[in-house]
This record gives sequence, structure tokens and C-alpha cells, in this order.
Amino acid sequence: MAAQDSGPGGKQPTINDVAALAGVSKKTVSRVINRSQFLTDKTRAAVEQAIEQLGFVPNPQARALAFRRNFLIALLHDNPNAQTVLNFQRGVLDAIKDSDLALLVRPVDRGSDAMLEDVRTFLEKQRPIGAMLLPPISENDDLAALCDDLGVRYVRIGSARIDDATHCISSNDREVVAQAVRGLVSLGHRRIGFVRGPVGFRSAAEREQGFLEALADAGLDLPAELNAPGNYRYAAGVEAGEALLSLSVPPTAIFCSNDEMAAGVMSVAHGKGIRVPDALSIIGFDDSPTATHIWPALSTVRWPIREMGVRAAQTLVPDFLGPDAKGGGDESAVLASTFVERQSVAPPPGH
Amino acid sequence: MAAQDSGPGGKQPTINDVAALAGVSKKTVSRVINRSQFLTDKTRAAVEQAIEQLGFVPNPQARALAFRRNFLIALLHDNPNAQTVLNFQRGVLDAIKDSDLALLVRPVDRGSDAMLEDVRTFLEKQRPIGAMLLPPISENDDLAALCDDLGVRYVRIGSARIDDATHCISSNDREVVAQAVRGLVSLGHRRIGFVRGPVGFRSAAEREQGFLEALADAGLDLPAELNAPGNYRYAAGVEAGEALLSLSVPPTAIFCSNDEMAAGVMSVAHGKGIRVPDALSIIGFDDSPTATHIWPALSTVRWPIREMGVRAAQTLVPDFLGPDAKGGGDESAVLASTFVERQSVAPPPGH
DNA sequence: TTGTAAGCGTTATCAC
DNA sequence: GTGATAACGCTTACAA
Repeated sequence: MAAQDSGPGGKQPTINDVAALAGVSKKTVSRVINRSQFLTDKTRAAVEQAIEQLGFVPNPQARALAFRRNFLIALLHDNPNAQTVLNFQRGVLDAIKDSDLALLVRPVDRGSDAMLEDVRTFLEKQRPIGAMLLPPISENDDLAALCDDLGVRYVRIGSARIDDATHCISSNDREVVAQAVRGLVSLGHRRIGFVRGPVGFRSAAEREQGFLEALADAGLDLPAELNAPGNYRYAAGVEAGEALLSLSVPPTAIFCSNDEMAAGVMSVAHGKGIRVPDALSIIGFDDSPTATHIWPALSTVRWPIREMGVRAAQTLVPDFLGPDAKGGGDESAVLASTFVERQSVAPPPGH
Repeated sequence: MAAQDSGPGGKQPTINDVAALAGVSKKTVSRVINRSQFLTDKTRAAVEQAIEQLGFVPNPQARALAFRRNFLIALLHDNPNAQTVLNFQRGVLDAIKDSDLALLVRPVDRGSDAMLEDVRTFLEKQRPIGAMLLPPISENDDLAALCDDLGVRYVRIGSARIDDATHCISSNDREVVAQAVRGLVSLGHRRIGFVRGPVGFRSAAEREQGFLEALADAGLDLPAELNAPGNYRYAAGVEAGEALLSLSVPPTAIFCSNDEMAAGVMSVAHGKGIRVPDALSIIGFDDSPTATHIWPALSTVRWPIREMGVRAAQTLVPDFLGPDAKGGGDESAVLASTFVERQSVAPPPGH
């Protein structure tokens, strides 16, 4: 707390004021601010006392200029799932809490042709130390190349290893999906539908592979009529549900590539009077708020997004965080997703 | 697009390089950057040509230092509703898109005692031009006072006028809730339950008043047993649903102070085999993603949060945005919420 | 261990 | 209209 408030319009004390009050040079004050080792305890104490007394806060713009680097990191996202973005933000802020860093947020339009130029302008203007890319734009290699080009560090978040360990934080989605589907099989399900994610998304491909792996392990296959297209939107879930649940022999379980689509499938089931989970088991992916807000509550896969935020920050700017910030380079860049069991899964009818 | 990329490690061109190339002084370049009127078209053109050729981008840190002001605005929030926060961000970014401003994001912990000190530290460190406060922390007067104290502009977002017009963007929640409830009455509902928001929240009070107004207009009252406490959380909705739907004479309609609680009530209805909307009408508030992800889709109130973001930015920093950014001072600081009709409302049984 | 001088890239002042 | 020169608040040489 500032011992002496300048009040509105009052001038902030500068490093010179502190130096004068403490009776040292401004360079010495600078050393205290930057935790130099070469200082007598006495000098340090005197300076700290002066800082406290004046309520001095170093001007980050001046520091940024002198350091030829600012203290900003950026979060670039184009994510339809708000909760994911916010949880990630939370994690990043957990990580940088005790540092001098601040977080800049930038939504981008994946679809737009101007996207790359927008991001370039943004990065050139703000010159953040680094950028964190959330899926799905994290899958855009041009974006990563652009960061490299501009000398901006980057970390990409993905559902699988999409870059080397110092540039990527990922989760093990495929494994966890496989595990969830194996659970379905072990309950007795044999006819299991699948609602895909959007074409071209790595996350969608990972989830699909996990699903197919589990089926293959059980000696099952995925008939074409049980394989429905999707795009991570609720409406696609509704369409898929209409298609799958109108089959002459409908599936007894459906794995949806995300929660929104699972909610869509579930709505269709309700509309048709198909009881969940008694007559139909449903699994989603994301553990979004929706998962617990629908009825019955949805079994789903939770990815450790907040923790990924922490890890991403540590990997991006280990040198700006405490010495305990390991980050990067090791296998820990892969974090574990977990299967969350709720009420939307049960054995198939007759089991 | 930069005509000449410095590439990684290469040095950014500075104002001096531009000045040298254009054969003018750096002050003249500065004038071009800052759109001074006192310039020959010829000089301006020459400088712009040099800027283009070099791919020069002014260093914001240096500008910030010289201007004694940076180009950051901050968004402070402690909002359980991720979509709201993100939509608001979107609006703010719409507004500042063509300016030099960037957006800093800061989640805060409403509960924590250290909250005020945290925010103070943040504002002192970053010294943003202004801060935008999202509800519920926008309702905290100490926070507004702190901004004033530090010479940081602020705008508070609220569900009602909680500050003067230059410091507040609000919606007309009360009116719209009243309108929605009047709709219920005109369908024939007479026994209407209410699930409150958390104690002490202005938004909760506004919604409650709107509800009571509509009831009073119709000559109805709210019996104590139909008035259930809540806190904007799903679980509270479940509890309220259990209470209201176990009454010997249950309500035929329930207004919930937000969508999450409405989802909770709806889950209970499903569990008890009470058909929505045939046997029970439900209305929520927020138009969150949940509203369309549950079944049947929820009638709810949508507040114009993205537009509020635009307006908040315009009110906060009109001098940094285009001349068309009006902002502040007039009645337009109140934006209209709207009632969104979906499938969760119908006449009561027997009508 | 501390201080001095110079500079980071921009804008303000005030001449011309 | 335009340009020298001195800030802005801090850090990095390098010297003491």
C-alpha cells in the first residue's frame, strides 16, 4: 500500500525521487528494483524504505523502452467455447501473478482472409514477448511461422503434439476418448454411434482416432450409418441425433465429439421420448458448463485447460517467472485429460 | 504489410531511419504519425512513402513514455458467466479496432479481502487509461473510488443506473423482466414462482422488482412459499426446483433470475416427470449458451452485452476513438435488453 | 559495491 | 510548415 498517495492529477514519484530521498544514485535504485545481488543489505534497506515511503511504482513503459522489450504476453484465440478461453486465461494469470507480466487478449477471426495480417499488425504494434495460441487457431502453421518471423515467442495449445515441446502444450485426448469408449463397450454396448467434429480440426481427428481405436480393440467397427458429421455446434448435434435415432436399428450409445453436440443429441432423444441413459447412453467432450446444466448430467471428458494455461505461460516465459517455473522441454508438456462420469451413461437395454 | 521484413533478430526501423530516408527531421515524422494538420501534402507523402518502404511501426512503449500515458484499457471482471465476459471483450475490441488501444484483461476475486489491494497494484503497475468494470464487481463503490483515486478512468456496467452517465452503461432489465412476466400472466398463469438471485446484487434486485411489478399490475402477489432463494448457480436452481415443485399446489410457471438456475429447475421437473412447458413454464435470464442447449429451449432475457462493450469503450475513451465515437453523457447509456421466446413457455394446464 | 554518462524511441517546446 | 534540443523514466555500459 502506498504510504503517500499522489491523488488524482498528482505526479507519480520517479526513480529520481527515490534516489534523492535514499541518498543514492538512481542506478542503485534500479538495482534494487531488479534484484541485483551486488548490494549491501543496508543500501537495499534504505532504498526499499524510500520506495515504501514514496509509494513508488516503476513505470513499466520506461522500463520497457530501456529493456527494449515490454512485459506483455498475448493470448490469441478464436474459440467458440467461452469457458475454455476464460479458464485458460485464469491459468495464465495464476502463472504470471507474481511477475511483472500482464496479459493482452486478442480474439481473431479464423475465417477471415485478413486474419494473418490482423495478427501481424497486432504483434507489430504491441510487440508482446510471446503469444499463446488456443485451438483451433493453434493448428494454423502460418500463425506460428508469423510469430517466428516477428521474433515473438509462441506456445500452441493442442489436443495432440502439434509442434516441438518448447512450442506446444497438449493433452492426451485420444487416449481418454478411447478409455471412455472402452467403458461403453464393457457395459455391453455394441452399436455405438459417433458424431464427428469439424473437418480439418486436429482435435476432431484425435477424438475420432481414439473412438476408432477403442472400437477396434473390441473387434467392433463403425458402420457408415452410425458415423455422423458435425461441427461442434448444437445444431449439428440435433441433426446427427435425428439421423442416428431414426435408424431402424438405432445405436444404444452415442459418442459426441463435444458437449454442445451431445446436448443436441440429447434434445432429440427427449423429443422422441427416448430415455437417457436407460435407452440411450451419451458421452460428450469438454466438460463445458452445458454438461452439468442439461438433464441428465453428461458424462464427458475434461481437459485440464486451466493447468494448461499455467504450463503455457511457464513454457513461454520461464525467464520472467520464478525459478520454480520449469516449463518446456520435457514430457510434462502433455497434460492428462480425464473422463468424468455422470448420469448419461448406463448399460444398454437388456443388460 | 511491411515492404521489408527485418526478420528474426533484425532490428526494427525507428523514427530516425524514416526521417533519414525521407530527408526530414524526426519531429516531422512524428507529426505524420500523429496526424498533425500542419504539414504539406508533399512532406506527408514523402514520409508516408518512407514509412511504407521501411515497414516502420512506431514503438508503443516509447510513445507511451513520451506521452506520459500508455494506450491500454483494462477489463476487470469476476463473472461466473464466461460467455458474458467474452462477448463484452468482443464488443470492446470492435470499438477499439482502428485505434492504437489494446485491451488488458484482469479477473479479480470478489470474495478475497485482498481484492482491492490486488486491483490497486494492478492499476499502479499497468496504469491503463481506463478500466471497465463488469458486474458484479461493478457494483463495488470502493473499486470506483479507487480508480478515481489513481486517476484511472472507469466505466461500470450494470443492470441499472449505478453511477452517473459518464461512468455507467446499463440495461433496462427490470422493464424486460416485467414484460416477460406479464406475458406469463396473459397466458393465464396465476401461480408463478420466483427464484431469486444472490443477496446484495443489484442485478438480482432489479430482476426481482421487475417480477413483482408485473405481478402487482395483475393484482397478484407472491406467496412466501413461491419465493425461493438462489445464487445464480445451477445447484441453487435444483434446490429451488425441489422446493417449489414439491408444494401441494405447485406453481404453473417459474421465473428464474438466471439461466443456470432455470436449467436446475428444469432438471428437477424432468426428474419428477413434470412436462415442460405443458405442465410447467420456465423463464430464465442471460440468454447464455445453456439456454439453447437444454431441452426444451429456454425462454429468457438477452442483454446486449456485446453492444455494451462497444458503448463502454466509447464512453471510456472517446478521445482515442474515431470522431464518430459519441459515448457518454446521454440517455444512450441505457441499452435495451430483449425477451427471447423459445419453447419453455406455454399456457398453464387447462387453458 | 556504487556512480556517471549515454541511450532506448518517441513527443513537447520553441525557435526559425 | 519545419527542425534543433530537451525531456519522458528507466537500463546498460563502463568507470571508480
